[in-house]
This record gives sequence, C-alpha cells and structure tokens, in this order.
Amino acid sequence: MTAALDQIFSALADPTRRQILVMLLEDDMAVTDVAEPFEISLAAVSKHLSILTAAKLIQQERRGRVKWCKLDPQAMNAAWTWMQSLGQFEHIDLDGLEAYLEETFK
Amino acid sequence: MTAALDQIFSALADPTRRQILVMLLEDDMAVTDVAEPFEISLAAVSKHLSILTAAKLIQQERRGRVKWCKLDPQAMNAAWTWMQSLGQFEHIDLDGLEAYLEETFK
DNA sequence: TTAATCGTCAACCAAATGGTTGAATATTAA
DNA sequence: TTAATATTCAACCATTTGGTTGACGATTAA
Repeated sequence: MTAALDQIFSALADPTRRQILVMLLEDDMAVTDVAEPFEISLAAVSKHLSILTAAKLIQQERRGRVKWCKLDPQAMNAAWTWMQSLGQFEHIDLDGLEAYLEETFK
Repeated sequence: MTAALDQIFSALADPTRRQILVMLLEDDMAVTDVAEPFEISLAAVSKHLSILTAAKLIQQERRGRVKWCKLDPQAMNAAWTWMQSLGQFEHIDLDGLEAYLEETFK
C-alpha cells in the first residue's frame, strides 16, 4: 500500500506527467502523439509513460508498431482516498476512525 | 497552480512525510515528538517538516523553544480537486486505507 | 527488398532528494 | 550564570530523477 502510494504520488508530482494524463482524458493516444506537444525528446516522454504505467495510472497496449496509451483513473483511488481521509477525519481520534471503518466496511 | 501541485504531490510522495501527516491527525506535535518514532536523525525530520510547510500541508508555530506542528488538510484541496477532475471515484478504496492505517499504528 | 516509422535501450550528465554529522542559535531550567 | 533542551544550519555524501544522444529491434509501406 505504502509503495503504491509512493508510486502514484511521485508520478503525479511531475507537471509533464500530469499534463499527459489530462491529454489522455480526451482520447487514447500513441506514444508519438503524446510526445508531440512537448519540447523534450521522445525518449524522455517514453520514460514518463513508463513511470505512469508502473503507477498504473495508464495502461499501454501495443498494436502493430503503435503503442496505445489509455488513462486508468481508477488507479488513483488509493491516493485519493488517502488524501480524503486526512481532511474528512481531522480532529477525530484514531480509535474513532478505526471503529468507523470497521463498522462501515467489514 | 502547477507549482503548487508539484509541491503538494511531491511532499506526499514520501512515506515518512505521509506518516507524519497521519500522526498529526491526532494532535499537534513538537518537532522532537514528531521525530521520536522514526529512526532517522532529528535534522532529517526537520527537513521533512520544512517540505510539508512549504507545501502548506502543515503549519508550524514557535512558542518558546518549542515549534508546534499542526496539520492543515485544506491545503490538499488543489491536489484533491485535480485528481477528482481526472476520473470519477465511485470505488473508494477504504479497505486499502484501513490496511494502511493499521500498518501505520500497529 | 528497401526504406520509413514507432518506440525503447544504453550510456551518459546535471540537478534534486534524502540522508548524515557537527556546530550554532534560542530558550528555559537549575 | 551555567547547563540543558529544542531546533536549525552548513557541509557533505550517495542515490534518484529528468533530461540528452545515438544505436537498435520491430513493424509497416513503397
């Protein structure tokens, strides 16, 4: 869990990678097309896409010589939930939180 | 906006810093007390707290020789909103959250 | 078959990150 | 006043990160 959060948050910490995710919101894209608006090299974009894939924020599928990139926003659930818990449960003691989780989801 | 998201997400990308935030859910703490459960040096924890402060995830206030650290979860709104815009999160990962909290406080 | 396209790999580089230690600064207690 | 406590600073180190370039394998088009 902790390692997954590490990967997700650090993947999201880079503005190029966040912009890629926003681009993929509209449609699936080939690696070359993802790279087009950026001024960095194709290899650099390819590395960014690997990082996003490792964090499971996108999925990549090769069809022919084209590798398609697809947004997988569900993978953000863990991070989103973690963040939400810090806001929602502020000033509630841990026992209360755990009791709440136990009661509601078990 | 982008720079603020950079700061917030990269602050959250470190497990020590996330654990500190969870600790501060319970109560405000002095720097020395924040550092106590960790095996790294006090100076290292002090740096982590500076990063959290720069990202506005915590506030630090000096009273006498003690510097109190207070969670400021509202600062996560920007990141939280950004993530929410990328997808709908109907499947909240509460089991994962619970596992994380148990691991953190066992 | 040959040439172009798609994408990754490998080696390299500069800068950032997370850690250390020892000294320094404030503040409080004896 | 002196000593202890709380925290940061400065210099340093190893590793990671985000970038480059050129070569390479795979696939499609001419």
